[in-house]
Amino acid sequence: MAAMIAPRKTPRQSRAQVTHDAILEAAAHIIASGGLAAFNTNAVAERAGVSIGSLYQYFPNKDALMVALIERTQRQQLARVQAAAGALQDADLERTIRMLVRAAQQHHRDDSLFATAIDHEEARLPIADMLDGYLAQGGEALRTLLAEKLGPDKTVDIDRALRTLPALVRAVGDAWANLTPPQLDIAEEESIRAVLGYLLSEPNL
Amino acid sequence: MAAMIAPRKTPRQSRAQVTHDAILEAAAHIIASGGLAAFNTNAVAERAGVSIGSLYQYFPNKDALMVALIERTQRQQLARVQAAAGALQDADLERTIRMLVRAAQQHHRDDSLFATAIDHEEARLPIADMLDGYLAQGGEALRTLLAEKLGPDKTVDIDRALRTLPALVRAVGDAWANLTPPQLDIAEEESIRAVLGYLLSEPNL
DNA sequence: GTATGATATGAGTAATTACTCACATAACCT
DNA sequence: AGGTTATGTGAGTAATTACTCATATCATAC
Repeated sequence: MAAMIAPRKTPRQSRAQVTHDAILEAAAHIIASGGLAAFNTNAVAERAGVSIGSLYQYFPNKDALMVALIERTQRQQLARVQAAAGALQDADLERTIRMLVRAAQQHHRDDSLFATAIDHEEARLPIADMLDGYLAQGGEALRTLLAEKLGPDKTVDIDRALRTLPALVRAVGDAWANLTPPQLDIAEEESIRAVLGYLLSEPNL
Repeated sequence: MAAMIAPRKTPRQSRAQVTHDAILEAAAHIIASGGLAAFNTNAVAERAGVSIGSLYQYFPNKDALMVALIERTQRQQLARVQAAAGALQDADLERTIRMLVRAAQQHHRDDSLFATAIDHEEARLPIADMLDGYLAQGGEALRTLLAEKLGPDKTVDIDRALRTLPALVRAVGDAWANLTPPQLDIAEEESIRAVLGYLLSEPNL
């Protein structure tokens, strides 16, 4: 079933790096324009301008290519959130949440079809450890920030929030971005409302 | 691409109805146990105990079968929601939300693979109108309920809530239930906190 | 310069699978 | 009963596609 997923080899020469990058770029473009249905290895190789054999030099199978693409996307997402967090030292809670939600949903604005496809593949593939690693790194950037903005009389458990809220933001983003036409502004508003409501709710349960 | 999706013919004799139902039942079972990867028309026909030709008597192609399955699932879910709503006339808001959250997460846990697969296919197929129809019917069952529980000074747009909250509950439930070991109690608590926080949040944005 | 490993090629293979069609049987009519 | 329609059959076809491998070219170390 889920065969090997690790990369087959790492590029050592610069031309190999070019090939490797071109394959990932082609895969991203194909998924962005045609969805998962259009994503097959022959098409990726052709679009990348390399032979199918070259693709299999670097990725032992199709899922491994998908995993590499997911990892690249996670790195970009982490960088966006970290950058947003770094620029929010002096913002109030509302503005903080707004900026973070916007950063988190930026990939939907960039390309909704691609973002949704990646989300589904993340759920399908056995990569929970990798995803938890990126979640933890993102959490480190947010923990101090949230603790400061919420103050000492907070009612929320921040460790819980750091698992609940990313899932929440992603799902609400998906739900509104997958409409025709996509309602990205509503996605943002609804996410913000849900996050703030969650963070500030009274302990009445 | 997306060819015809309407049913090919409707069963007129009772034995035809039996065949028709057996095909849908087999498709559901195969997806529930093996996911979308195991879902192919030959396997469905074999499991249903009918010939592949019979399958294509009633469904012009694989997507049409998927659409019929989605519609059946939507009907079941709608009935469930309407029943739950009917039993909550005298409950307060917190209990109402708790019961609905519990029901939603229970259903998803009964058949996690199946629910995930159906979600994925709902997004892929051109059936937004059908889905909006069921969403609207389910919304009717909840709109009055929520309006009563929330009272006249509510700040939430119920139409938005009826799209945001199901996605939210499903995602938060998944995030905590898919850990090892699953944190089912936390999944429910966090979902309730998010929903109540969303519904009761001040209009401070 | 030449030996050695790294990189690239792409026709070909094997497996899967959606779907057809010529034919068979069962049910329904009058 | 005889005729007509509805239902059922399943071997076969055609298309797709993940992946291999024998071979060739390039880069680099010595």
